[in-house]
Amino acid sequence: MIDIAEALERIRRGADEILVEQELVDLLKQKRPLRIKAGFDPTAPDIHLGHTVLLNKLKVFQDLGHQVLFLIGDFTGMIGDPTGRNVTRKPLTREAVLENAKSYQKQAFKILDPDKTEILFNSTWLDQLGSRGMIELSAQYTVARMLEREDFKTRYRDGQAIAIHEFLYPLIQGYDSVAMKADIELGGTDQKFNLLMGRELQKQYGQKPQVVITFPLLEGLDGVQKMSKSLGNYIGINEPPHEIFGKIMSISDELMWRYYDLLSFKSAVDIATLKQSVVNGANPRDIKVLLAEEITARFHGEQAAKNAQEGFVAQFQKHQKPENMPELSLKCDGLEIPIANLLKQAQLVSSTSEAMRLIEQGAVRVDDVRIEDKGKLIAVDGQYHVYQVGKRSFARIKIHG
RNA sequence: GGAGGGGUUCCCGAGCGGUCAAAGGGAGCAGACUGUAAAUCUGCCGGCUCUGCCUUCGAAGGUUCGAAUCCUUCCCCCUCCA
Repeated sequence: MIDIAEALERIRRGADEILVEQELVDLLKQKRPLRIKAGFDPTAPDIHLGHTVLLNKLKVFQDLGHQVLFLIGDFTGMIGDPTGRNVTRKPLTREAVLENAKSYQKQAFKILDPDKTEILFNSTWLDQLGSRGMIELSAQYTVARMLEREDFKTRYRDGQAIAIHEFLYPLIQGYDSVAMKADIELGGTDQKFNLLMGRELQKQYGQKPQVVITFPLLEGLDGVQKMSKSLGNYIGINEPPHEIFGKIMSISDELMWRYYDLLSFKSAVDIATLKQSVVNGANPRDIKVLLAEEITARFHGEQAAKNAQEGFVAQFQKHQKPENMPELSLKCDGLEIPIANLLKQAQLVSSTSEAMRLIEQGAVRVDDVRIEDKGKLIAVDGQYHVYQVGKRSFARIKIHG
């Protein structure tokens, strides 16, 4: 095991808060594998870069010789974490939760070392808890203190619904720490209340309170809201290389530095050097390419990242058509078909109305020729033609009788 | 249990008998500009066999030539009192 100062340094990088830092030092001094808890709500089957901030840090702990407790909140998933929501979540079915959990776990091992990871399901102990246990647990905390949590407070003040079971969520998450005997728990800054609940309850149940380490939430592609699948502003780690690469290239320069800080494995010094080079006149685009390559390579390897970069340059800087575009052949009964219907059948647009709007706006091209007439009929000639909608959607389509 | 307020298109939110597919904002999409940047500007933003037609304003009925707007019942949410 490496010395404590260095370990601390690696843990601290990118973290928002460590509560309490001295306790962390004390734990590290014990020179034993610590139990590092991180909980995941199995609502989203796709792990995205936002999740990887935490996963990468868990990997750091593993590299330092500690044991990661990967908690899948299959029980809590049925409640739905109210954190950050302004409305009550719909509960998931048990089947859906389990299905999601499986895929979650598979993806997490792209980053984590399976040998140093223990997968746990909180239904294991929560199903055992029973009504009596649940009431005892609820008795540990008060409504007033529960309303200290910002989102509860806001919803209460604004007259929005808070279901009673939502109050149980933080309690249960805290109880997980008790059941797991966690030494340290990691989570996003939005989880701070819930994480601290773990400390509170561990004390109540006669355990040493866990150290809480929070991490900033990664903003999504819009640069404003946190990255999440439901907002559609995410980059999934399972996405194809050119998607990951392209999405990173589309973020703003400002957001790029945020991504560097939270996602890159480059040292703080190297990142500072890059920033300085931009100040000195380097094109931020080139710095963004480095980031896009690093992240793409992390999930798909060096070669794929290189290909993605070349494809990107060809398509968007040299305006060539992408090499791999979907190819399909559609059947049509008549001799011709209105272009709007064709685009809809090819799923390049979601409705014929949308197709017509896009045509009016000059977004549709066939074999590089812009279509002006929204009622244009396409001949059924059995030949492949390249259809383009906007800058990104391409398809090679053949229509036969 | 009582009194009151409210449910509108992806989200927030206006409309309160015809001129409403429904103001405004956000998100999204397209075009221009570009570094597929961001910002900005412009346009679009329910569906269709698209100068017209169809479906939509919590649900179901009703009044009316005509309803998101009025009435009835039901469902859901919130506030205050108990």
